Amino acid sequence: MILFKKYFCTNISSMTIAAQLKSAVQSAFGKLFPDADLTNATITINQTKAEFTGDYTVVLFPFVKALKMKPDALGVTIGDYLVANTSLFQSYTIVAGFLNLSVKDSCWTHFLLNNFNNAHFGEKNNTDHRVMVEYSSPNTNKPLHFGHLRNIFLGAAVSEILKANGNQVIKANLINDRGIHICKSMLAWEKHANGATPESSSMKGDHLVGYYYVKFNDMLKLEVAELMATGMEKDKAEKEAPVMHEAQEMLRKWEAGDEEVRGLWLKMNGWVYEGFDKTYNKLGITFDKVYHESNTYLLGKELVESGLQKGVLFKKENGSIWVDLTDAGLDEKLLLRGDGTSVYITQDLGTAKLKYDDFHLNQSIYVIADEQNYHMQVLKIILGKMGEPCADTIHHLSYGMVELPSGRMKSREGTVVDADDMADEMIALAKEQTEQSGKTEGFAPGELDKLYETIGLGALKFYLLRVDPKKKMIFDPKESIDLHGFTATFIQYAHARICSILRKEQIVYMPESIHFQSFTLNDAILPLEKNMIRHLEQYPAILEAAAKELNPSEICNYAFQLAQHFNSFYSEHSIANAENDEKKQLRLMMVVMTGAVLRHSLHLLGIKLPEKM
RNA sequence: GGUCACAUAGUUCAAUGGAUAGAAUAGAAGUUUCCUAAACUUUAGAUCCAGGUUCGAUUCCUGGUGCGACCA
Repeated sequence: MILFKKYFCTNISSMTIAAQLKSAVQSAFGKLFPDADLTNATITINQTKAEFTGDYTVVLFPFVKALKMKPDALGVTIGDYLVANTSLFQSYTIVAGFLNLSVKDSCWTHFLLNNFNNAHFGEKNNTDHRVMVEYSSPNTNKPLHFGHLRNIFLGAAVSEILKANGNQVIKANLINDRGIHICKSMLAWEKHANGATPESSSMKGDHLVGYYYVKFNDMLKLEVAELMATGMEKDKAEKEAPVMHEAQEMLRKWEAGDEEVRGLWLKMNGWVYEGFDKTYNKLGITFDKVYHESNTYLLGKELVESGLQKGVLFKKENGSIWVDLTDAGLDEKLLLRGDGTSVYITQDLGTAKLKYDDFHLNQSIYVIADEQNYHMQVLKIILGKMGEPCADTIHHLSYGMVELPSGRMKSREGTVVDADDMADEMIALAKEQTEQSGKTEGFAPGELDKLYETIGLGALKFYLLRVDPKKKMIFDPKESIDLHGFTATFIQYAHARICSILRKEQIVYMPESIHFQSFTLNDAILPLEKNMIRHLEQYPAILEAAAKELNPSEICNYAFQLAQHFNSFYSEHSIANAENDEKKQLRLMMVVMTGAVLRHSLHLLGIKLPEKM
């Protein structure tokens, strides 16, 4: 068994090499050209393209004009300075205005020795910055669908990414448990279910309630057709249909606290929550705080009243209350109807204030689809007008909707992809592929089921997180989700190989006992080794960028590329039978750290990594 | 009608204003006496159109086309 030693090196800072390079270039300019005005020139550091020699590249063009030097001459000046005045670089080349710097091998080995067994590599120290991330936010009239999954995985991943960057994160769910749509499923259940329960029908509670929501729409469709046959316009028929009146009556009773309606509401919502909990559990999703709109929907009214007092809002002749947003380039927006009933945004005003007061938030992130961009913009502006401090904390994490090749998912057309079905299908696919490739040896039956879940749900989460949240994405159910290529499976497989190597070398992850010993490598670091180490070195920067942009897809890209580098390296070089002991130790460190970073990054995405697959 | 997004290989996605626009998948051709071939290697294939700013534009600006969302 090989003992890893930790090298203690005081003159290598904890900054990444790219960051050290940047500040070194900055001071180089200061020393070499003290009189030049470089305020308009920014220093750009890139990883050197594979076809050129070097590790990191300084772009010289931005300084050429201000310094009145040719790019090549400037490159020599800066390059010489950096080699002479830092301990980072062994050489440089200049190609067409780009200064390509080669980092010393000793820097890479120092980096590995200092970090390879750090399970928290890339994380930042905790601060008291308090961030709430609201996600999922379902209605209790139907089960979760594929679109919700993007929302849920995004919210959970963003929460973890923010935590890793030192934020205090409160994961929140706001359940829309009241309103006319909830009454619709209640009404249909009352009329057609004959008292059916999840137990009696063997249906998951949310699915049962969702079934009656669809049923309501069927009833409505029939009645509308009848009314239209008498010559009524479609729009009017939809308002005048008897079931619609009944649903509205039910809502009035609910608001009046009618015992019977409230009882049915409690019963059916209870079924839905049981169903949601099963789904959340399976997906590994948790919340620190759950808000219910039935508790918060009245809060907004008080805010609106006080806004009226302050003169921020105005009342129309029919008694309705509005806000004038024309100065913000928008129009007037209704906040309270003439009959005193609230609209969507009224409750959101109240909830925003409640969240802020509950947790003294520095930031309040809403994970909501981009169809609500306008709504969220308005919400923030109104709170600002009212002088509510929570206004400044609100940030809408707007994501594109998941569409089918045929367009939007529509419940009326039955094209909605159900979340539970999707998860089950992915797990079944994982099972099928595992069995097909004959990789079921050496597992207990229970272990195999866990493995299928890890692979299937991992694939699902990765698939939804790998795209930039801002962009809408297209999902083709017919093609289903692949387990090859840019997938969680690819990364899981690389990790399983790493575990296998370490098992054979009898190495336990993350030994607690740390010794100090210098490490010298006589052989040069090979290109495929370099690719891995350099990529590992960039993890902290990626983690920071993902938090700044609230963009988990950056983590997906990073982890996939790391696994790619590992696989290429693995097929070309042996770890167990390395050329000599030093190489073996170097490669084991690389492999241990790669495993750790893969686990860390996929943990942020809520994806598990099997040790065998 | 108004506002806002988006448009990149056959397909799904990348690319703080920087080098010959990267991956994956589908296509073509290879790799297993050796740490897991769910892998690796090679190959072919794309910036919606027209202007502008810039040493340099997929990226920024203007106009157009297309698709979508929201608002009335």
